[in-house]
Amino acid sequence: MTRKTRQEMLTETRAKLVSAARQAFGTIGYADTSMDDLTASVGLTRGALYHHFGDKKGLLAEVVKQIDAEMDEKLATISTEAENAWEGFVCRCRAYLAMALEPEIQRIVLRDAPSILGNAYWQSSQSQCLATMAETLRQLMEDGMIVKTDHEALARLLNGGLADTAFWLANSDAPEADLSKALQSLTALLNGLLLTKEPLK
Amino acid sequence: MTRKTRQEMLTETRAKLVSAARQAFGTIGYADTSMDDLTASVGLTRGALYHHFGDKKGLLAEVVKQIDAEMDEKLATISTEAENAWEGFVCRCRAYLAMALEPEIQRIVLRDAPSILGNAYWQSSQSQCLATMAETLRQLMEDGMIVKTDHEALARLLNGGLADTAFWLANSDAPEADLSKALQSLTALLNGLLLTKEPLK
DNA sequence: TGGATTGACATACGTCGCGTATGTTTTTAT
DNA sequence: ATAAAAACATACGCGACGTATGTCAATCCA
Repeated sequence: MTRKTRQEMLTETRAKLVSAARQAFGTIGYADTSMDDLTASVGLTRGALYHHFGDKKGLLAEVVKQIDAEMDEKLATISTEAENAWEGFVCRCRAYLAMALEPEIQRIVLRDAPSILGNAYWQSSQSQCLATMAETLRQLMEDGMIVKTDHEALARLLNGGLADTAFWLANSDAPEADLSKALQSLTALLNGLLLTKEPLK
Repeated sequence: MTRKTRQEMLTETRAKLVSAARQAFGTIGYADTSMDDLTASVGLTRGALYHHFGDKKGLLAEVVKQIDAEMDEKLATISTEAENAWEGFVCRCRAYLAMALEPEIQRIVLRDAPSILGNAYWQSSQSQCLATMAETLRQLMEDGMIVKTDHEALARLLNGGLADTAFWLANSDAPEADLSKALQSLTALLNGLLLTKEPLK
C-alpha cells in the first residue's frame, strides 16, 4: 500500500499547490502573489514548486488549464441541454458571458494569462472552450442554419467579444441593467448570423 | 528665453521616457523591462522616472494613453474618408483589426495593459477608440441602418472580438490566409446587423 | 540683482522575490 | 540489500522596485 501512498502524496501536493495558486491568483493576482508565501501556506517551500512546475509561469499554466477544462465541461452540458443546436449555441454564449463575469476567471484566464503566458498559449487547441465553440459553429454552418464563413475566425470574434463584454460588465455601475443590455446586443448579433426567416427573440 | 528652456527640457524629458518605454514595452514587454536600463538608455536615472510618473505603472499608463489617442485619430480619418456611414464603420473595423496586428499595440495595449492597469482603466471613456466606436454605432442605429440595441454593449462585443481575432492572426501559421478568413467572417457578422435588404459583399 | 524657494533630477539604501544549485530523505527497482 | 531516482528542503546570488535623501539649477520676489 506504500505504492499508492506515494502517488497519493504526489497528486495531493500538486493539487494543494494548484488550489492555493488558483485562490491567490484569482484574488490578489499573479504579479502580487509571492511563491514563498504561496508554498508556505500549504506547508511546503519553493523547492516543491519548482520541482513540479518548473517556474511560476508553469504553475499559472496549470491553473489555467484546470479552469479552462472546467469551463468547457460546464458549457458542454449547458449547450446539450437545449432543444436544438441553435438554442444550445445561444445558451452557450450566454453561459460563457456569465462565467466570464466571475472574478477568478476574469483575473486569471482573461487578464493575467494572456499577458504572462502569451497569446500563443491560446493558439489552436490549447483552449478547449474556443475549440468547442468553433466546432459548434462548423456544425451549424454545415446544417445550413447560419451563414457560411470560416468557423475558427467567427469563434474568435464571438468569444473575444464576450470576454471583453464581461470586463465591461465587471466594472459597471449598474451591473444588472448593463447585463441585460449586453444580452440584448448579443442576441441581435447572433440573430444576424441566422439564415432562417424567423429569428427567435 | 530661459523660461522656455525650462519647459522644453521638462517636456523633452517626459517625451524621451515615454518614447523609450513605448519601444521597450512593445518589444521585450512590460515585465521584462528594467527601469534602470530604461532610464539609462536616455541618459537619466530612475529618479526622473518616479518624479514624473510616480511608478512603473504610471509610465505604462502614459504610453497607453498616447497610443490610444493615436489609434483613435487614425481610425477617425479612415472612417470619415468612406462614402457613407456604414462603409465608414466597416472600414473602421477592418482598420482596427489591422492596427491590432501591430506587435506594439498588441503587446502594450491589448495584453499587458489590462493585466497591469486593470480593466477599470478601459472603463467608460478611458479608451477613446471604444468611445468613438460606440458613438458611431449609435448614429447608425439612429439612422435606421442597423438593428437597434445598446450601442455601448455592441461596441464592446465587436471591439473585443476584433482584438481577440488579432491575437489569433498574430500567431497564425498562415497569416495572409487567416486574415482573409477573419475579414470574411467579420463581414458576415457585420452584415447581420444591417437592416437593408442588400448587404454589400 | 541677489537671496530664498521650488522644481527636476541623481544617489544611496533597504527589501523582496525569483531562479538555481545543492543537499537530504524516502521510495522504487533489481 | 543496495543503487538509483523521485520529492522535496535549504542556501545563495542576483536583479528590480520603491523610497528617502541630497544636489544643482532655474525661477521668483524684494
